[in-house]
Amino acid sequence: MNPKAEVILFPKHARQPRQFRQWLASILQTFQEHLGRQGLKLTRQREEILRALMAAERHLGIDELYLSLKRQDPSIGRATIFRTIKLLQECGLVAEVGSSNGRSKFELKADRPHHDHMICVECGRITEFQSPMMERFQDGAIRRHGFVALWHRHEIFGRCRDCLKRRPRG
Amino acid sequence: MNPKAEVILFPKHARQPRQFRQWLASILQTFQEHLGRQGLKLTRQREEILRALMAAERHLGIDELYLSLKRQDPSIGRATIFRTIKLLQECGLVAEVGSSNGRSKFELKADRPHHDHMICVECGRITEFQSPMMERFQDGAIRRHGFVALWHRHEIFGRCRDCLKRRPRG
DNA sequence: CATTCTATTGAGATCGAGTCTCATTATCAA
DNA sequence: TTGATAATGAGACTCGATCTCAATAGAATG
Ligand SMILES: [Mn+2]
Ligand SMILES: [Mn+2]
Ligand SMILES: [Zn+2]
Ligand SMILES: [Zn+2]
Repeated sequence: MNPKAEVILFPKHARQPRQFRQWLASILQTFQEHLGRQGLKLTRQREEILRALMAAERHLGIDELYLSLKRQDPSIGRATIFRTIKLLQECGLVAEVGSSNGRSKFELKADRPHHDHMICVECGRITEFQSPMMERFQDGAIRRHGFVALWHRHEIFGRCRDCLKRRPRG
Repeated sequence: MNPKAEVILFPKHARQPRQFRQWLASILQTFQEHLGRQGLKLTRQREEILRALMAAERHLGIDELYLSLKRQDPSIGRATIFRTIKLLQECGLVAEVGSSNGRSKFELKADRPHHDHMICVECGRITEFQSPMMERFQDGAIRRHGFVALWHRHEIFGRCRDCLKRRPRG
């Protein structure tokens, strides 16, 4: 089970330092506004975690984030990662992507189009996809039931193209 | 947070003893075939758990199932519930419905049409819905990506009609 | 800049759903 | 009935996630 993830929608411009700094500033401001609204503070650790998520080009698990951040800040604690991820989810800046095993992964949601995920149960690859028509009919169902949606989770589990090519029958 | 669940698709005929016995026999046969195929055995406990799921008119958590079964069989163990639920999922007879907190619920899938779920984050109510068009576009996306789907999880979290009526703004 | 009031942090304890171990018991085919 | 093998239940265990708490850091104020 190779934890590599295919990503088709992560912003390419984030690789260029100048644009990245600009992007970071704008996202940080959004975060800080949400924090301020609740009397919370922007700390070095919270900024580091947000920056790591923005620089990532794939979906990250808590432990990947922790180990990666620990290299440049050996004192950082796992509890802070959990706490900050939860804050970022409440802000709408980050979303959770469940995997078939119990370990969730996370992705930056800000400035990225809405999409859902196909998760390969064999190699763990996460394929992002968009289907505007699907979303439209989903919205119709929600309206028919008098429901007000806050978020949704639409994950398809199966075998990816490459795993099928490698071993046509599972 | 009231754990009551609105159910719109659970089979009504299951309430009539004669039809229920007939239905049980057919489902038990399916289960036994799957067990036999893997050299496993049909036990009293496995039958009790299956019967409880068939008689249920809502989505059940492990603990609800455990406490309910314990009344007529005080010796039954939690581990057996977990093991049997997993077997029934492998057989395709039972499906998991995730909730917003960490406790999954389960439902019988056999002889019921495919549907997805809206989950109220305020009262916990689970509303079942169907959208054939949504499924059709989902299948299109799956095919476009050369993926082979084994199962999917499509859950919409938000506020239900009744909670909205009670307190229009969250 | 120093002060002061809070919020935040990291280490480690704790929680809890789910899994595993193992001695005992049940299933089922012969 | 017997025997090979699978299943069970109690409780230990796993491990991701949360909580506790004493020490620290943010930021508002003057
Ligand atoms: Mn994604
Ligand atoms: Mn259902
Ligand atoms: Zn794969
Ligand atoms: Zn509700």
